[in-house]
Amino acid sequence: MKLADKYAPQEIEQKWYDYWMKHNMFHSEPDDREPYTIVIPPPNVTGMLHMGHMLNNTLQDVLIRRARMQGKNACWVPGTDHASIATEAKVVAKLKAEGIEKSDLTRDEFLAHAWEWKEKHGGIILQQLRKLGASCDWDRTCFTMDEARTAGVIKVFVDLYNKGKIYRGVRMVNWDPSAQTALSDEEVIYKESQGKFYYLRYKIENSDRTLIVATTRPETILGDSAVCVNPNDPRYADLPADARAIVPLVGRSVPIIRDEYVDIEFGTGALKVTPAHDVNDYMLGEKYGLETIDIFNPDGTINDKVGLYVGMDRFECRKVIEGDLEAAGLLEKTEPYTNNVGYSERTGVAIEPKLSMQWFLAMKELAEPATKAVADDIIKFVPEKYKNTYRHWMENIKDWCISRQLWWGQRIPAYYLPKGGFVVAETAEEALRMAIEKTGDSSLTAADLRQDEDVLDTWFSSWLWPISVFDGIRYPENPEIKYYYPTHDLVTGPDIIFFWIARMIMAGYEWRNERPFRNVYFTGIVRDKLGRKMSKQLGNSPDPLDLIAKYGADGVRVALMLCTSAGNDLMFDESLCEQGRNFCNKIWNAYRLVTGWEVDENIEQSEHCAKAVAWFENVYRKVYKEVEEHLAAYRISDAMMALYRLFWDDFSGWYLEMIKPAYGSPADKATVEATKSFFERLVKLLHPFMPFVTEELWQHIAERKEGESIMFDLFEEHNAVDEQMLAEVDLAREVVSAVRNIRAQRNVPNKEKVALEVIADENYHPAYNCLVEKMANLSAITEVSEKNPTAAAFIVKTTQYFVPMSENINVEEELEKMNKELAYFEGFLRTVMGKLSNERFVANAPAAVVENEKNKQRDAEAKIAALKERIAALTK
RNA sequence: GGGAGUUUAGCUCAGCUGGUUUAGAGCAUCUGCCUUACAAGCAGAGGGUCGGCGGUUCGAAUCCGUCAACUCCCACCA
Repeated sequence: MKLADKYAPQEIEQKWYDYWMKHNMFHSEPDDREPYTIVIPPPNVTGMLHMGHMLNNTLQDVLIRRARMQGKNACWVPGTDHASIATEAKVVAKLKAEGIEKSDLTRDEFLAHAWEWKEKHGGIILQQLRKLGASCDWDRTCFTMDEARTAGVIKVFVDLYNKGKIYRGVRMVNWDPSAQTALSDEEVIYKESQGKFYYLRYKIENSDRTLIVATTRPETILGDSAVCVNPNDPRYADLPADARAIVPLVGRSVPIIRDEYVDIEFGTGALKVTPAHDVNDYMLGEKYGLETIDIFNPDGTINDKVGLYVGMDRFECRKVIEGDLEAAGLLEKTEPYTNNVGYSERTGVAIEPKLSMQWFLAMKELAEPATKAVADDIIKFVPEKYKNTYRHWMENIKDWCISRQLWWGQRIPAYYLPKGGFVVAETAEEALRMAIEKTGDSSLTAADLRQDEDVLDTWFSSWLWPISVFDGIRYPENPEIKYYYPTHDLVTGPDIIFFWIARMIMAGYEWRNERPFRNVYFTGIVRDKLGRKMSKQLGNSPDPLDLIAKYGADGVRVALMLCTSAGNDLMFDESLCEQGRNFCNKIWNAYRLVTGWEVDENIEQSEHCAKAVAWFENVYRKVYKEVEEHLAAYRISDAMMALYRLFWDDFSGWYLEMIKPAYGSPADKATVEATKSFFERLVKLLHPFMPFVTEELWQHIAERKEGESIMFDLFEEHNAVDEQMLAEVDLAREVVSAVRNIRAQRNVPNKEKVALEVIADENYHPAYNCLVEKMANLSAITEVSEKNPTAAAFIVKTTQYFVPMSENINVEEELEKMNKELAYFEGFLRTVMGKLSNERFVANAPAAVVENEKNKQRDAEAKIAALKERIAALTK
């Protein structure tokens, strides 16, 4: 059959993906093979595929396909995350655009809209992953808010509550005024921001004195309930113990308290205390029993507590209050000031510290086994540097605020009783039963109970993911969880080490008493070639689907695999995709060559073909082993590069050229069979990286039955490598390169045969002369005993070679080259001799090292002698 | 403020516990080739005082110290 001379990925990719799906080849069921499991880091259900996903999922696919070809029962579970805040924000925005306010809707109405949105946009990203070739078990697709996962979350909440680990209380939390919900500490991103430092005058009651207080947030004076100075500050030492200050504009009289918390050096040494709106002030408030005056509405506008600026937005208020303070002569001065402000990870607005009633999960005990698991490498981090980050966070872990004032998510299963108190239960029926038992009031009905309005943090469902995808929360003894858990490799970014990885580990030990995965491979961030993070705003992020359309999925995968290294950011450049595409094309064309040969069963295999086959067999074995070592150590790009060079240089550049029959001549059967076998073994090694082109060619290379796939063609065992042969052929290859170099320098056409003379020595291996003759296009290799003074000469290791030239050689150029080479080797010899003449080196260095240096000396001396003779001959 | 990491050819990176390394790869560059698989190709070549300084050692890109630049994480003195 005739194959196109350029690889056209589009239809081939669709064809094979459909084929894999049709035969349900990605699906896994428990059996007696060893399992190999990966759970996907679930992307946001309404998300779109970006380069980070491409990298992450290509890595997972490489690992899962490799495991499958190692004969393991490979199972890659896909799914999506309901992404509580992000999705709710999108739905709210969409409704707003339609003129509907969230506040106009009931909870059920809103959720109906949200589910509709999810059905419409949800899971697009999973469809996109198919274009990449991801071999996920789609039958197992999960959603963090589907029935099974939700039931698991509720069960876990009740379990933790019953264990006394979940509590409810009023605490200072990170409040997102846009989403109007509390956030966990991890969802707050601190950024430097330009602001002002305002120096405010507080009059001291019953005195002419004023106190200057510096603040970045003048609007919070509305909530001031004290001023605090350091007791050791001489500037305030004379103030009476019961001195009070008047809050500017507000006119409230507040105590001046003394606490060493205040830094004497900072600002004016006087601090305004606003317990409702600052974490540290809250602490002071608790300590001194100060009044807590919350001045904000949930949306960040000023409430009517004080009666000033009512309804005004917090930032607007800051501006207005500055003017008012100024006008009242209460503003001493302002200075430009850069400070760190927390922003909501999801909505991007500045976080407001706010006191509110929330649900918390006590983390300390949960953290213990999880901390140990990573410290002891029971769970391995790749690269290891993240162990530190993890340990530090775990050792300083704080309780997790798990409630969110949102609707899209799992509703907290706490039910309030009509006369106070609450019960926690998996179902409303159970809650009612418990309520009756608790109150002794058997007249209670379901309608009397009020379920908590809040939902749970999204991560409260994703932390169960490795268990919940196998329904192991609800049914801990089910055969699937027992077979697939723990999973093997987790591939994810270091940015969610606390959000997700740490919590999954805790959940794993809490509910399975077992690690959730054995290894965590951390990807880096995909940056553009200027090192900037790819983002929509910058417009520097290519659309992965466009790249796939342009270069083919295999090409893009190769591009990503070439530049990834664990834990390091990668500088992605579209030109890498070209390289990937070119590699696909190279493989494709190599196949065209091999398949195009006419086979003559009557020809004997030539010596050079037999030698080439034997040689490449060893090259293959060696590189196969190296690739395995790279992959086992998660050096994915090294493995990719080793395969790239194996195929491009050794196989295409050397082996195929060695055995290529002369134009129009047939090839012998043995060589063609061997070559096809090599080809098949090569595409198998490449398959995890480049699934499509390798499947296509694997299907061509031999008769395959419907339902067969390269995916299940198992890797071979490793075989011994003849290093001696490889070394000898390497010398032969150097001879070839040297002859080609002479051709290039002297413009001797490749077609024109040249002769080669050699002075035989121990580094000359005539066994491979047949290969040298073919590759260098030589008429013959002749052993001589005398140097040929008029020939172009070169030295490989210690062996001298001569290429007799019809024209006179350029003596000047030749000498210059020889002298340069001589200088190099003389310098080299000097460093070697420096070592060898050093008694302490000879005495202290290991024998092998000394022996090695002696070898270097011998070779260098032989080379120098040869060069000198050559130079002498030329200058004669 | 605390911690981690990075710094090797024009670019992206190898170089694992110091010794065939007066340093390798891929890409890019330059030169010559439309050679009958592939110009998305072939052959050849050039290119680095391994961030600076100091130390340990017989020997340092590799270990230690220090300085510099960049990146990230944690904390959050208003």
